[in-house]
Amino acid sequence: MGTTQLDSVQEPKYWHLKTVLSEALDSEFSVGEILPNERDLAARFGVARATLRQALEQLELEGRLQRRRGVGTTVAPPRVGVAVGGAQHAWPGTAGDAWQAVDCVQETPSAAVATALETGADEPVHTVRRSRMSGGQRVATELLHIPAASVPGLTAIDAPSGTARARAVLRELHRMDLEGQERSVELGSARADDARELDRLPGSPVLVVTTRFTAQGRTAALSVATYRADTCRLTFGETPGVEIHHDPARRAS
Amino acid sequence: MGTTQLDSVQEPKYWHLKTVLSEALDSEFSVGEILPNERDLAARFGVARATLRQALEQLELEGRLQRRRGVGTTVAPPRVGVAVGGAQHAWPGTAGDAWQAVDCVQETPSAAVATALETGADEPVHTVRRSRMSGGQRVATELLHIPAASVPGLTAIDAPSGTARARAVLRELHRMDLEGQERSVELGSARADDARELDRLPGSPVLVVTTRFTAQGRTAALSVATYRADTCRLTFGETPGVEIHHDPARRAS
DNA sequence: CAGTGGTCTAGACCACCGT
DNA sequence: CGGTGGTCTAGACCACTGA
Repeated sequence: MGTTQLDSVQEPKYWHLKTVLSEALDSEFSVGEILPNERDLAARFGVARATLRQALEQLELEGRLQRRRGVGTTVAPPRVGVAVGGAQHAWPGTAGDAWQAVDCVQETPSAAVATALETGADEPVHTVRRSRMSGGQRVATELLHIPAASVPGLTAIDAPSGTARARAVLRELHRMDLEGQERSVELGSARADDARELDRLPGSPVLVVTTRFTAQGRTAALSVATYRADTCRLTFGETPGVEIHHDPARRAS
Repeated sequence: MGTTQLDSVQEPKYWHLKTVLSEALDSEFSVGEILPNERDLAARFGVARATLRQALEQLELEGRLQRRRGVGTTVAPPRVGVAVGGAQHAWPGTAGDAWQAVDCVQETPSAAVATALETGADEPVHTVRRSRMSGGQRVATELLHIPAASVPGLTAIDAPSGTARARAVLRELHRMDLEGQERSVELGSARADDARELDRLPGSPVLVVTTRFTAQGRTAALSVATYRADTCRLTFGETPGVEIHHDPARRAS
């Protein structure tokens, strides 16, 4: 007795812990500050380390914390809003579209890509790899699949490989008339290569943005972009976007 | 020597396990089928139950599995594409917008809502609660915050509370001229009430779609919609959307 | 090198579901 | 009621970082 609320409602420990930590982050820590290590924190709250970690994982998922092996746990800055271009009609690689071409390979598509591309499994596909920076940090990687039929003017001499090749492919793609694009967003977990590039561990939660570009009634290109879910807020439309995060400082004035 | 690849790269067990399970799901299981229980599976793979669970959690996050306490683990159907209306310009609650009003309360806004609404902390706000079904399943809940100034014609007599009240608020809102809307998507974890409504556990990963509606140069309404991240693929634009998921059957023909 | 977070184990108990 | 997934523990070892 004595507590303001009946506390036999069986709230899991890690959930309560998360709430307590969340409030502490609002009131007693500032962005970039490092927290005590997991063993100390667990001891301080009288729980096993695994239980504490469950709470930390949630907070990291919500973009409140950042953890790095060998370093420690720090308070994360608010999420960055990254524009994903809602209704804008432009080919990828148009001047100043925030993406940076990395390289390009020609390959036979995987089954999933071939299906989405509505092309035969035997038709070769150029795959351009790009990455996107924001606030000095890499926030997304992209695989841009372009069937050879979309870039008929491309010659092998243009550029054999590397970023020059990637730019040549994009330049050729721009010769087509873009008719429209469809876009979808879903939750995924980072593949090993994406994780490395995004400075995350494999399996980290990511937002996968899939865009299909159509021209001449066919699918001219397919973009699969992988954004860090912990640090990114995807915004649609031309504007920078709404900003509403967790609710700090609800303490009575 | 002997192996095609240097396998001392130290791949975590749960990661390898996830891959193995993923391939098994593609080849040996069909949608809706129930898997052996966690203790059996762990024993079969020679790992601790916690390790197996780490793999299952990932697969559930990716929408491949569905787990329910007291029941078991089943193979999930492919994610449903839910339209989030990319560039469409229409007020929430317009005929046939897939949402179903639940109830409505009038309250003083939280600090976060008041800020996003660009209104004083003292101005009352109507909060309409809605939910969205898809494929016979509830896939999203929404809190729609509408400052009293946006619905000046609303009378207390219209409907005191409940879904009738919610519809009255929406009807009044439609009298304004919608100028534009901004939208953003980010990863979150389900609050306790949302989780209950979405038939998930608290803290489950969700996609939070925040939309700001503007009219007469002000923010006329703010929608915060919470979608199940495991079962939903958000699509933008008028079309049903691209469908590209994991890459089954890459085994050599 | 010492300290951090990441992985893993082998148990235990609990909340929930259907029968 | 038995069986399921969810929570929790107290340890151990590993991979990585920075001094």
